[in-house]
Amino acid sequence: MYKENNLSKNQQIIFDLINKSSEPLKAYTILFSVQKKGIKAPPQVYRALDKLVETGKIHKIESKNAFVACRSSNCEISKATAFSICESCEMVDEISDTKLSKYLSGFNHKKGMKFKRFNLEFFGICKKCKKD
Amino acid sequence: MYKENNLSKNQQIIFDLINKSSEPLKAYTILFSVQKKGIKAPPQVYRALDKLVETGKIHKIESKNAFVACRSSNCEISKATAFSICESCEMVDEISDTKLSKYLSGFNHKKGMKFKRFNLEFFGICKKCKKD
DNA sequence: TTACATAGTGTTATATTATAACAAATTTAA
DNA sequence: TTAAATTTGTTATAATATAACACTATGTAA
Repeated sequence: MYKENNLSKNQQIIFDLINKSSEPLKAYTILFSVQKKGIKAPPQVYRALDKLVETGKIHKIESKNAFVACRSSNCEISKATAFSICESCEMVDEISDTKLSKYLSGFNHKKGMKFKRFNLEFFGICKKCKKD
Repeated sequence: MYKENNLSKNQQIIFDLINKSSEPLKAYTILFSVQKKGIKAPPQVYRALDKLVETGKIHKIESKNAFVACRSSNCEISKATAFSICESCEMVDEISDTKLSKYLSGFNHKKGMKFKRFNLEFFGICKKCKKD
């Protein structure tokens, strides 16, 4: 059963929910939504979320404690993530910009630390909200 | 009393603690540390933290829910922050790199959103930990 | 095929992080 | 000097996340 698409039952249920969503979902919102499917307790949700993050299927928006599906096809493992976040409507968009990604992946710390991962969150007001 | 340095009593106590610390401090660690100084409840800590973040005296490390003092002299308001984080020893260093800062401040989203703030967190193993 | 390791599930309880709401005191500015 | 804004103190509770344990399903290799 697992092999078909390499997600387990709970992982698939939770991934589908996040993937369909147009906005970041919080763990307890997810929990509430999947209770009819038999997922009843926080650890079941958090374990699935951890695995999905680990495999790059979803990303955590740290400033919001919420999760979005990965929209960047070449992002099997989340080692270079960037998002734009609207402070008015809360919309979150994954940024797939090769130049930005290359620039940051190649960034060298003055103190000699070698980075293997980064997460970048931009904040502003989105086009839609600006009109209103 | 407030005017001298524009921090209130609680804000000053909590800023001093964070400023002296060599590592990021969590809200409840702070609460425990300042109880002898009469700060007894979470809201007192969180209110001071909020204000200190707002004025750029400290920064929140989102991936750790912890706070560090601002080390970047020209950073009155935290609108462009970058940190390097060691995944082994948990050390956090603020990155003050003019080029990086300019590059990101000038970054334009394809979808036309104008950014007024960003936060970047790099992860890796620091020099010290690599030796061990 | 058995048996062993690895990954996933279900469950209860609890730890950790953060805010709501209200009354009182202090500071600032008109 | 009085009114507005900010800060404080306090109790209670909301929201986010993990520990620990018993059990089941799956993949692997003898």
